[in-house]
Amino acid sequence: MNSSNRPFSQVHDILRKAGLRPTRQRLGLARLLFENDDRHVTAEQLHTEATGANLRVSLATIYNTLNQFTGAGLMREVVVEPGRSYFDTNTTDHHHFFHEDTGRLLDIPGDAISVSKVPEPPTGTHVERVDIIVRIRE
Amino acid sequence: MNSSNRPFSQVHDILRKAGLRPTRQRLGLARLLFENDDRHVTAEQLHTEATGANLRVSLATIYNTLNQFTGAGLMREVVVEPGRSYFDTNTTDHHHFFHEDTGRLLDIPGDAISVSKVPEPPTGTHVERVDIIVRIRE
DNA sequence: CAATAGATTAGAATGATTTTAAAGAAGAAA
DNA sequence: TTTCTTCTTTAAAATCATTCTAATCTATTG
Repeated sequence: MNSSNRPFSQVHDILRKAGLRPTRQRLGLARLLFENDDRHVTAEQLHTEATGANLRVSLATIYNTLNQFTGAGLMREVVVEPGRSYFDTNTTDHHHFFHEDTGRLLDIPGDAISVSKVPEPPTGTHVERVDIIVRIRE
Repeated sequence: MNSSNRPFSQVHDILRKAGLRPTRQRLGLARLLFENDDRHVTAEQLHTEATGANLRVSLATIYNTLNQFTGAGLMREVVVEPGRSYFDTNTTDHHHFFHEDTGRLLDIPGDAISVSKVPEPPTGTHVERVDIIVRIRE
């Protein structure tokens, strides 16, 4: 039993647990995303990267996959500027630096920043998540 | 000297100070935006509102104007979801509740929430602004 | 292997925003 | 006021990211 019989068993497992069929495209994208830690990508970036890694995937599939991964809790969407979506492989409690000149996103560990006095949400609502973006420039 | 000789002198003043010619469109939009306090609008919403108030303005002008007002520091852009921009007439230090079901934005007074331990930005950069979005649901 | 449910794709469609180029209005000068 | 110049507005086209469509393909199950 050589390695080709258990290809990329870790990401394979991740997909199985998320209830997603381990297709060639999803396996390839999952490897790019989850075999390195803490990545921030746009759909376009991931598409370029996949193409460069000899993985043939359409942009539509990149979008489908990023949305499925996000829906399954494997990634988080970070909204920093209108008209572009970033997806983050770090799903633990943390926040972001956003470099306004370069468009780059950097993690701020959860314990390196925190909110005090989170106000009561309006009646009938509950807090889903608190997002902090620290906008930086040169 | 009746009021028609000094039409809307307050917004007229705001525009003059911002270095923007007080055109009919800009005066009308400024009245809608600044004569009521703390407003959150999208371009489309403002366009509908202007039209309803008998102000003939194209959507392109709404976009131009919102961007000029923001550039002049009269408004702030708040990014809460990819693909839609909100503009906020409150430029003082404060943060937001974002109702994910309705898309509505609510102010959180600056002193009702605050960050502790803002981390050092990467070398060569400085903090431009800290945005906190408290995402709520029903 | 065959059937089927789900996935991928190219290309069209959508929606928000920006650009273009032409016509219109404001400020300055005479 | 008249003219000149500069800035604005506009409709329409263009752009950009993203989603949809409908046809083709593939993973899974029997």
